[in-house]
Amino acid sequence: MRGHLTGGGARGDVRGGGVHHGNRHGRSEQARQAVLDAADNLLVERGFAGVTIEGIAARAGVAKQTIYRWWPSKVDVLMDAFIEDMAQELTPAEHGDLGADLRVHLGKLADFLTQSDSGAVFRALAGQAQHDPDLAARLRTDYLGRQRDRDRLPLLRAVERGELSPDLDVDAAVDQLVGPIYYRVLVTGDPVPPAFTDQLVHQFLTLHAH
Amino acid sequence: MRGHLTGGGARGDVRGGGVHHGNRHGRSEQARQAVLDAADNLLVERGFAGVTIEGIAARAGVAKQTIYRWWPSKVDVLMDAFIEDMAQELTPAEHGDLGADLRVHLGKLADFLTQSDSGAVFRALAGQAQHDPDLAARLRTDYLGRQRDRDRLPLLRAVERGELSPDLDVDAAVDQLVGPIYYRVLVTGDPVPPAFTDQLVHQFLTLHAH
Amino acid sequence: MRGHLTGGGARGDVRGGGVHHGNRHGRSEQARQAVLDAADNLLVERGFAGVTIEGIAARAGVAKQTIYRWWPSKVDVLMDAFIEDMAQELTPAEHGDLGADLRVHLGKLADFLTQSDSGAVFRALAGQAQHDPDLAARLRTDYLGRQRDRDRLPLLRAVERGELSPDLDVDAAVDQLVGPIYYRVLVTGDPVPPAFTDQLVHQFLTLHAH
Amino acid sequence: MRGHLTGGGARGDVRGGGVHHGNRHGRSEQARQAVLDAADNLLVERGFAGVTIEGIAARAGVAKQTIYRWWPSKVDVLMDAFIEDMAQELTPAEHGDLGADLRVHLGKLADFLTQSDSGAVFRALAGQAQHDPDLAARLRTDYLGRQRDRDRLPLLRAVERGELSPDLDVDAAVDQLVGPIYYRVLVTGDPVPPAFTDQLVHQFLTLHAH
DNA sequence: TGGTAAACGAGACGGTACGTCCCGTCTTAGA
DNA sequence: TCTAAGACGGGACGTACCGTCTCGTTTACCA
Repeated sequence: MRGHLTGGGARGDVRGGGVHHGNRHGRSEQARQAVLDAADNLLVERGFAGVTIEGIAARAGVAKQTIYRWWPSKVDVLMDAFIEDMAQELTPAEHGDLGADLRVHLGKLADFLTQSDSGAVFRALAGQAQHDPDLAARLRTDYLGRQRDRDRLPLLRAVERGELSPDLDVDAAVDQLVGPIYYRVLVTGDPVPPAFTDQLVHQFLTLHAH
Repeated sequence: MRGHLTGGGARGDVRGGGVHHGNRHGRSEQARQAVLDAADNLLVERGFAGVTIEGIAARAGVAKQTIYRWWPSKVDVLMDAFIEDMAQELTPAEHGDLGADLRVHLGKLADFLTQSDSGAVFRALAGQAQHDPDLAARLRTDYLGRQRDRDRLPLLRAVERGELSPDLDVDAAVDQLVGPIYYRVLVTGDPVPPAFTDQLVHQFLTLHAH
Repeated sequence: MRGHLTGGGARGDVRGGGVHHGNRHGRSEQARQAVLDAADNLLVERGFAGVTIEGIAARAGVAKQTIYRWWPSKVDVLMDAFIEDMAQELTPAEHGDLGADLRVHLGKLADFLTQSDSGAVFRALAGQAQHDPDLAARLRTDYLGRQRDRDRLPLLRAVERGELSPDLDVDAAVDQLVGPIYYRVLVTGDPVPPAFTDQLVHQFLTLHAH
Repeated sequence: MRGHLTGGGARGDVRGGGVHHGNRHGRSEQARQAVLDAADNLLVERGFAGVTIEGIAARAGVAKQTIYRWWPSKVDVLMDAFIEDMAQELTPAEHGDLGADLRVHLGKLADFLTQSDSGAVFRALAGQAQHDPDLAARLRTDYLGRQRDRDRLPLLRAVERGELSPDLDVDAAVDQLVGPIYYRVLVTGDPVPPAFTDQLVHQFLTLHAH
């Protein structure tokens, strides 16, 4: 799944096979993909400052104007690349057991943030968002909000199963579970091993599980 | 008021009183201060991207070379301005009671991060650090390390007083106490009211206090 | 008469009234006219550099491709507009008297070059022709050659009437009569009043008339 | 020595030998010369449209900003290059005989306009001046006015010697002598051989010499 | 009378050059 | 010896047009 920006495949569709080059009835999917790939690669290879519109255009074999036509700035390109890359949705699996659910989910989250290319893009975007309120808003809408929904899922299911009290402040619980992970990733730069996430889960269960 | 960080006149001294413009006897304190003020103001007024060496120089009435002579880059200027401004050291007071110590300290930390000008500078630097490993390292050395030391203080004192077990993993405890705060500040952008920090403390005490 | 590019009304004809939009049997006269008008207006309003294919297309309500389909470049559009506008052919009248013929003809030529809109287009084209040999060649073929033929007419008639010697170098004579006029128009920018052209005629007659 | 445009060697001077790179007390003569040379060469090699600020900068090994700092546009660069190149001032020699003076002078003028590199630059500038009133004005001030003064010199000397009447309209005479030459150069594109200029002189003498 | 082919509007595309901003380096004259 | 001033080579910015290329529609002719 990709391209909520494409305006719904309707526009970007290539009807009869055969690559098209863009016209009034739709943009070039080929160019779009080349731009996102180039941006991604540049970020990984050269860091955030190494991502420039000119560099993306050159590497993607695309005209600068084509980038400006569809994205307001380089962070928007990276944002799209990020959304695009987040194929694996980090949706928590269900094991019928809160402890297992949380341990697996937080471990995956930590890996995503610290090990994956997408995680690198996220860290760059989160950094930029500190001095770019618009990006901050969009990041929250397009990623963090959805991610938080996924983070809450194991807890809600446990409430339904009766493992957790219906009175639990779910939002606060999420803050306490994932907060320390993001803190290590964005602030201290310490690694986030399973031991760390498992301990978070352990203490959470100690406090809240029957 | 500023400049407890000047290194104790040693560097910036002006011997005979009277403003000087820099000479064989040392750098101009006047120029140094003007640069830091200008950087600070520009950050507040125009955001991180609005802070440029040329802009600082123009506003400070200083030559670019003077900036390059003393600071390697604009983030170093901001770093100095940040350290300079951090007058209140966020050193936790001692009330002889862990709960009180933690509640007051986390509340102050939250206020610092979300309300103060220095906090704004910190957020900008933390953002930049996501794509600037040198800055990240320096930020950890010059601020975060010291801040973490201060964050541990209440816990260490409680251990000494016997309020906490000597087996406590202090680092993990700090992560769980301040992590959610930084998470809100840097990631979700949610406010961090006393209710939030107080709850963090409450749950920590539930888990660890005798 | 207009439009050697139209290939003779044969192609462009719209038989039964009613606007058409072009089809396999002919181009749209409407579009052609809109393009020439737009080019003309843009030249007068914004100067040569202000005439762009995109600008013409936008103002004419025509697609760029329609322009490129029929004209190789913007100077060709202007060339057509120029030819189109040159309704009055500057054909010298015959008064049976060389002096009168020349005075009237040179006066008209001067007025055309300095006062008329067509003259402005000509000056622009002549300017461009200095760095565009193709345009220069075409300007000579389509305008200057014909104009020179007209310029020679009074002299040839005077030779026939016996007012001028059959040995006269007619080309050199034309150079000397119109050269100073174009010199003022294109080089010095001085006005070209009747007194100036009359003096040219007077001196020419002094030298060559019996 | 060159460069009346340098603002008088005062600014551009390099005092103690040793190339300098420009500073508050003067611009870089080295850069200035490289720009003018590059512009000149590009014009000759690739024509007027082939002269671009980027091209000049690249060939001269100079930053675009350095060009924009000192010249408003590419035609100003070419103008300077033209003035610079016009080392040979086309000042008419004095033979004590009007016929000889004029024949030699007009022959040199024709050669300059049709054969020399500077002549090519002049034609390009004259062309551009047709759609650039500012350039037209500057061309008249900095070149044509001075050239006309030189063109008048043989006539004024002949008046003093008594070869021509003091009542002669010198300006009109110049128009008639050089007008046909510029006409051929800028309008018809015909060559301007000595036979042509000699005939101009012959007819002028027939009319005006005692 | 319906198929079809040319011309049309629209506009996306890969490009080039524009003129501007800021970078970090350098050279100077004055205090 | 430090400063203010500012010219320099460089790189990226965002914009304007270039000339080419589909698209889907309109329209007149001919089968």
